[in-house]
Amino acid sequence: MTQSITNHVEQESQAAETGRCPDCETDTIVHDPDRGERVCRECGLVLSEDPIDYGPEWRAFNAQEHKELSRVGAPLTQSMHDRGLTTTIDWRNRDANGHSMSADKHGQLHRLRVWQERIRTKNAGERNLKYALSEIDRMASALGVPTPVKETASVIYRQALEQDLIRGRSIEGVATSALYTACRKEGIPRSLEEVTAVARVDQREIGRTYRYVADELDINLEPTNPRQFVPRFCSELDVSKDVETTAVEIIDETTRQGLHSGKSPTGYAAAAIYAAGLLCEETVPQRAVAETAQTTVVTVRNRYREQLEAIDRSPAT
DNA sequence: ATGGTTTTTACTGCGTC
DNA sequence: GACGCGGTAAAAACCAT
Repeated sequence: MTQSITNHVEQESQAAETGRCPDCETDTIVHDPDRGERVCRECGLVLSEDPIDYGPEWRAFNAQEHKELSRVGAPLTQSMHDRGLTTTIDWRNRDANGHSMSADKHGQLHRLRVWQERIRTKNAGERNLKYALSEIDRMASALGVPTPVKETASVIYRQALEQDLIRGRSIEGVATSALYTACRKEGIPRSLEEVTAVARVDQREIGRTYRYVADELDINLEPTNPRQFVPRFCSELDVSKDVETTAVEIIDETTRQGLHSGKSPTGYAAAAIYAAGLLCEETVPQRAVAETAQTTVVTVRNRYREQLEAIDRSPAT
């Protein structure tokens, strides 16, 4: 047990030096100093988060600058309904010096806490937002997407709320489609099916709401590139690195010819992985790729035949 | 609402282990 | 016989008009 943990940590620290993702094995680690995270752009694996910054917040060269730059308070976050800005009253019945208090002070503090919470979430809009953001948080965790996606989803939801797009639609529906949009926007796509699996509303509503919100907020996203699914599917299928790179090559080459337009990206990615398996002489059953991509063997067959024809390479015999 | 395209469902035949 | 693969037809889903 201890051994496996140690290995895992070693693996991660090694990745920190090379910039290589230990999960999907691509050189796509990006560092986001604002969020204090290192994330793989391909598969969304978070390698490290919230490191402690031991240095000064900013460099200041004289007293004046120091005064201007210093500040207090927690960093802002979009994923709390008040951006983490309001006062929170500690639940411990201790004073600033850590001493316990008298009984009537206890009661006073309790009442303060209750009212603070009431004020914090005083109107319907804020309760609405609070609920939506907790839903986004829950689903994002279930999908295993990194914090930046959560923040983006929160921003989208706020915009939708501001423009009064929620009216007549369910909070869950809008929250879910915000998350779906955020995943695509951040280049860590999750299929509508995958999002639906962790959502409390059905796929039709998510799709419908997504289109509506994206349209109203002028969010114009390119159709998802199938190659973005490859690393994740490959690691789920446990295929060799060769197959993965070949699959990406197939996708790049065939999409350049425009073969992918109008086709479902997940099915397309699945087919490319299967085709890559043939070319690398590594057996990857159609059934397996279809299942992980949440599509059918028929779709895999149709796509992969087109792809192989397009790149004009038949499987090695 | 309608028509065109894609995906899914369901069924079948073939070869291999 | 189970399994993987291929093909097909019809139904369902999707999208633009």
